[in-house]
Amino acid sequence: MSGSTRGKAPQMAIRRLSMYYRTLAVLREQGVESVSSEHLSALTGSTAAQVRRDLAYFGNFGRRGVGYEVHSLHTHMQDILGIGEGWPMALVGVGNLGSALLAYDGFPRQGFRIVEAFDSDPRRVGTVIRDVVVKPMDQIKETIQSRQIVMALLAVPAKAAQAVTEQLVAAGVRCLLNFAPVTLMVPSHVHLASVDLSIEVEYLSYVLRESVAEGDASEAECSDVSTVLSK
Amino acid sequence: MSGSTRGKAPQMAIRRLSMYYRTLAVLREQGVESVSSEHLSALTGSTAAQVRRDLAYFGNFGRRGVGYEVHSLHTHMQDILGIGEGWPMALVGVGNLGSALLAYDGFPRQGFRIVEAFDSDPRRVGTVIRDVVVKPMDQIKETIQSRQIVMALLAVPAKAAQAVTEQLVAAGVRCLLNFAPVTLMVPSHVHLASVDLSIEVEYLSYVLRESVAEGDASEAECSDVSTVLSK
DNA sequence: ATTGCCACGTGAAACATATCACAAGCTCCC
DNA sequence: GGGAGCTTGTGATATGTTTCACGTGGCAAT
Repeated sequence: MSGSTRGKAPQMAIRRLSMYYRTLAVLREQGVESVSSEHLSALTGSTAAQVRRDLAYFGNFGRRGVGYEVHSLHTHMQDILGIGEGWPMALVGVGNLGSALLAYDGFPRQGFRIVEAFDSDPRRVGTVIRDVVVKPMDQIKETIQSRQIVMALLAVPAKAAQAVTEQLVAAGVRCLLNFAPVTLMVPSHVHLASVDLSIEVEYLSYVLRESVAEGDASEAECSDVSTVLSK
Repeated sequence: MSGSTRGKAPQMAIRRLSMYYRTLAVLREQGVESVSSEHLSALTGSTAAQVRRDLAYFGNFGRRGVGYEVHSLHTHMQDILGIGEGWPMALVGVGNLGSALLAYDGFPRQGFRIVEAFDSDPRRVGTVIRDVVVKPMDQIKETIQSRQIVMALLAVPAKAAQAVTEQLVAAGVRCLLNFAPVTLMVPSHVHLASVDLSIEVEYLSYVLRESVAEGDASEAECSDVSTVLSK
């Protein structure tokens, strides 16, 4: 019902929703009951207009003259983002990074859990980390299909990434979060996001170099808050 | 000399440069001497026009009718991105993630090295990981100033992140790569990039939910390659 | 009731980015 | 030397996103 600006939300808007969601959780814990777009923007490094626009992509959650009701908005964000579906995740690659991902408590706290882990190294297979038994690669397909896993985290070396991706896709995975520094090719029905440390560091290296070169003293037109999300 | 489209390059263009840089390294190893925008775009999941535009922000590196000389372009990318400056980095927070970052061989391979590490946990202080001695937090300022460190990686719990950020900024750090799931506030002369696992997973959760809801079978308008960099 | 104030929701304008399409330049070959 | 064929670099165009500015609805107090 209602109007609600029903254009598709920009990808960045969705990422910002995550930030709003997280911030709302904090406000809720603090016992805050109402929040304005102005307030929320200050907490997330966005602008008030942007907060209103982002939220308006999905519905009319606020009350004019008042603001947004924290608890209700938090619940709405949760529904929109699909948190609470409790998608089970698989991890491939239990090296340093993979182990850190298994131990990362941000996932369970947000309702996501790594329920299966795989590695090609026989020395790691069979080990247990955080209640998850590391299985060999050749059990990927069977396990993922029988447990209906649709999301996978890829923490394998760059050279193995594409081959493993194809295994995962063949097993029926629909979403991939890739940590290997390569460009993965996936069929169009599979969704892909990448966390690429080299890119981030090189980006910083670039802006650093640039800001050192051009007027080190005077320049004040830098990033203000979260370079990644704004603009 | 020359024209070279001298508008400022979009932030995303710079991130794509990193991908080109990496891809060129592979081509160079393979002994490939020349590459076209078409070829490079296929390898990075971009488009030929975009590759040309991205490169044109920084100079005229190609030769018409021929393409780009791999070795020379690779070197140019390296200069532009400031790789080879060999910026030394500091790491704060040597938990699971921090340890993985210390061990991550992508950094040294790209010319970045973590040369100092800090942690607030007395049990970790003094331990040595990959030739780096973990120091206590109260040595941050002194160490960073004396070693002239300008880049720092932040792998501390969310609650501590803002306070540590302020210590690092006070110590003279100019660039921060934040892994904590919070919005950090930094002065405008400090550059910030964030790697936020919750955001990535929640984004995937959103698109998954969306694609499951809207015509699970027919839809073919999804992400193709690297959702993060394209568009 | 009426008045004053507040904050959302949103059309329209401004801005940023990506794509298109082609002229210009290079190489090879006749 | 000139033409064919290729690929860059770049105006112009299209698309997408953010910002602005204001109408609308809601609350509180008089």
